Amino acid sequence: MNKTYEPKTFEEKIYRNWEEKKYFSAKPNKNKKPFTIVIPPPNITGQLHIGHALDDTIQDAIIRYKRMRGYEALWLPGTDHAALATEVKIVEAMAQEGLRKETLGREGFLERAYAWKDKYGGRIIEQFKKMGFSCDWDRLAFTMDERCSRAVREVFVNLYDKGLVYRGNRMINWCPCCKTALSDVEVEYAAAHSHLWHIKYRIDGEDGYVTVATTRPETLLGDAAVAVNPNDKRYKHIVGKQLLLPLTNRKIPVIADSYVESDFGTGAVKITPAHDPNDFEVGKRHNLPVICVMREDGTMAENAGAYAGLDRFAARERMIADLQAQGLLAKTEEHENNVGHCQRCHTVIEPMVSDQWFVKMQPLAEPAIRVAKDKTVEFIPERFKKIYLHWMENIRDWCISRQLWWGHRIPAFYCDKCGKMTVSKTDVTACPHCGGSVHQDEDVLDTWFSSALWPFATLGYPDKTEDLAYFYPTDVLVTAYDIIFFWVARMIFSGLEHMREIPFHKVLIHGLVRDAQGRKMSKSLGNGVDPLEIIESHGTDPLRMSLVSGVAAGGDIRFSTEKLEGYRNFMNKLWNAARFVVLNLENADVLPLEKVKLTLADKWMLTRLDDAIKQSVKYMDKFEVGLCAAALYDFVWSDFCDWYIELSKTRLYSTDRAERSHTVSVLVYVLRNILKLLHPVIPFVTEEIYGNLPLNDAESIMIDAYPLKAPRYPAAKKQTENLKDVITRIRALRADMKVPANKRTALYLVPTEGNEKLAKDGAGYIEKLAYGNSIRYGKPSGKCATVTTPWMEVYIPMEELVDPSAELDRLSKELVTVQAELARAEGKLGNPGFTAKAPPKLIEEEKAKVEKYTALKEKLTAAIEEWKQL
RNA sequence: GGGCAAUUAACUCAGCGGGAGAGUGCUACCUUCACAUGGUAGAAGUCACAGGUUCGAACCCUGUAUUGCCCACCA
Repeated sequence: MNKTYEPKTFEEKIYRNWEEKKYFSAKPNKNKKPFTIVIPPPNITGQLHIGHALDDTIQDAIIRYKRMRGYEALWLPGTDHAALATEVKIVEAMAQEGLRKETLGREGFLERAYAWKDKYGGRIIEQFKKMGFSCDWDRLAFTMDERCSRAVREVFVNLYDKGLVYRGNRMINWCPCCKTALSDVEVEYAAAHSHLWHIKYRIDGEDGYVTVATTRPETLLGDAAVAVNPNDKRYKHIVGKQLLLPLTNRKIPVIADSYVESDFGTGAVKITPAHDPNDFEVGKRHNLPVICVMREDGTMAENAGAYAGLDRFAARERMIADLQAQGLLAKTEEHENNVGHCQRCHTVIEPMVSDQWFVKMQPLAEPAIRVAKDKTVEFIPERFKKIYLHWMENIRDWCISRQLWWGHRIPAFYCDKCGKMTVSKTDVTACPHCGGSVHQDEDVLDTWFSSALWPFATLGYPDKTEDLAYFYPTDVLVTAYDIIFFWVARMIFSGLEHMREIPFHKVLIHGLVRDAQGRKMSKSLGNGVDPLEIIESHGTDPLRMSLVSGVAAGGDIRFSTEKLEGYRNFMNKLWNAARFVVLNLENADVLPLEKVKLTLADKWMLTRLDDAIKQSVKYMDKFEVGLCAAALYDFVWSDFCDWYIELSKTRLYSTDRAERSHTVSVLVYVLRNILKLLHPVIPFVTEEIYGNLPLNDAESIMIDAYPLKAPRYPAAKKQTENLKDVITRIRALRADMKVPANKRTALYLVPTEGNEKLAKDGAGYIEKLAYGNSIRYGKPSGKCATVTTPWMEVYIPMEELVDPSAELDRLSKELVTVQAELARAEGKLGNPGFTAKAPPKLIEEEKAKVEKYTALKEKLTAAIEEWKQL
């Protein structure tokens, strides 16, 4: 083995081997229980980023754990066509070549899109492999492949037939830059500094006017009325009268509607049904015309007269100036409001009335609410359930049509002759009503419409496949909290509607990866980290562990170079511990554990191993990968490396081959189990080391069994803990006395009653780990430094030490500590409330402490007296 | 405007009714035959604040403050 951990020398080789051996593949198997995860399919737009690295490391750890626990573990991979996101990218790339969508036409564009998919869809898969992910690649799916497309059609038509998909002319969110409709969740709101412009609307045939406050003067030409609250006394007299719309003098009525709040602005609101969702509703109630004054690219339309052709924001400024010039601008107030932006291009969204396709949500939401409430689907952590429920309970119909080319084309066909529409699972060539020629709807579906079907479409739906029967519902869905609405919620109601079953039992939610200062990683800040660069510089396992370790479910994680280096160091530590074991395989015979003659230290180690196993299983069963990793980090570094390896050296350096063999056997056993426990999180280094060990049960660690227990020796564990305490105290004394770390001294042991055997059995350990050059028994004459413990006293002759004058000081300090402890325990026992109500076990513990500290106090006092007299 | 979370050592975070923990950083000593990507020992916290429940509170309850996130049609 190399002297240091060098991941580059083995990661690729190992992954190739796993793939060749088909370890990742899963098939229905009656003799095993299934465990299924479907991957959140990455968009084909980009490459592996730190968010994927986190999300999929958690999944890989879970799936590897379950595989080792004997489940038929399927991790189903795939990619998402990401309709809008991808189209935006392709259009951008084309612009570089001076090309536009329209020049290529739909066919030409789609050709390019598929080429893009082949190029980038493949790239991200290769990058996932570098991460070590154990997906069943033979099942690689794509949201627009044949299987998913069939599922989409099936679902769309079924919903349509039930009246749950419909086409309607309604207010939607329009992105003037992407030139498509968006769903509500694709709009991101941001606070903006704006103004509240107070504009005077003259009353027709009278002298007066009504002042209207608005944040959107550019829509003024689309006004259909001015509304006031029916109870507003200020305006009662003008309700029903006509106003002259500024800049055009078109006549509009004053109407009364309770939607208006009297105490905001002027209490009079301009109603623009074509450009505001609320106004649209008001307009419907009052039968107002919908006057659209904007084109789909956000410029003003022909009916905007002098402003036609101007961009909406330019028009706003021009109109404000014109109103001011005409004396119709009463006031301009500073105003803060929320403005919606396109999730993809961040352009300000324009509410528009348009013909679009919708999913009727109410009937679908009901069962989806129920399964969350009764925990058929369980959110981890539970608080995310509230967020989900709140959304589901206030759900609005989902706009699913997009004015794009890249995506699932809506399977609706319109007759050119009779005009009737046919919605069909298969392509329609002639109108079923009149036989006339037909043309298909130009629009495609929201990308999330197909993602919503992911857990069952990928397993064969609508066919009743063996896969579906075996692997569905899936077990756990792992994702960040930012796509609960986009995806998680939609999978739940889709699964319930189309499969009549939930898509997964549990939803494990994690946070986002942030930089060292806690900021979201973003291109504009330039604080993003590229997982590929990290793999290159530090290796995959350190990346995986630093993303996951120590993070409890639901929390954001901070990523920093320091953290990364910390875990790289851990790999090195593990590597060298293994190297130590492997180097000692020479001149020893490795035996199965049953044949080993165990020492005190061996028994302690095995018991600690059992503790670690139990804890790991507990955490992994709860999907707490991060806490599991952190606990193992501690266990490996402190218990195994710092203590056990050092303790084992006492016997390992014996000249007796049998002794060495026994020790090496325990080392190998413990190390192998450690590797297995760690493998789900850090698969590469554990596999590489595993390959160097004798007596393995499997040809690869990833198909070996996860440990469930190790032998326990509670008495030996306790005794070793006592020895560790003695050793630590001797070391502390040496440090206090300024003994150089490399100076060894004689150590005299005087065991307390009943601890004679411990002193004898532990002598070797104490000598080795407490820097002794010899162990003797009994108290030596002359001045000594003393370590007092409940199990033994240890004397070091003063002449062996550098700074004898410090000893009295040290003893006195220790006495103070012991007295404080004693007072504490006695205080507790002196409290009648405590002795009356505390559990008996606790009282016993406190009593034992009193006894222990009293004895120590006496010994220390005696030692101090003696010291003074010498 | 509503909701959720966080507030613990200089920093990043565990702990969530019975004596304040880890990693990093810091200090001192040590190149000891797995590892200096290391070892040993240390210093370092009125567990945000104020009340309450309890024999006992970082932990439970009630408020307050600060920060962050989500949701919401006040033009």
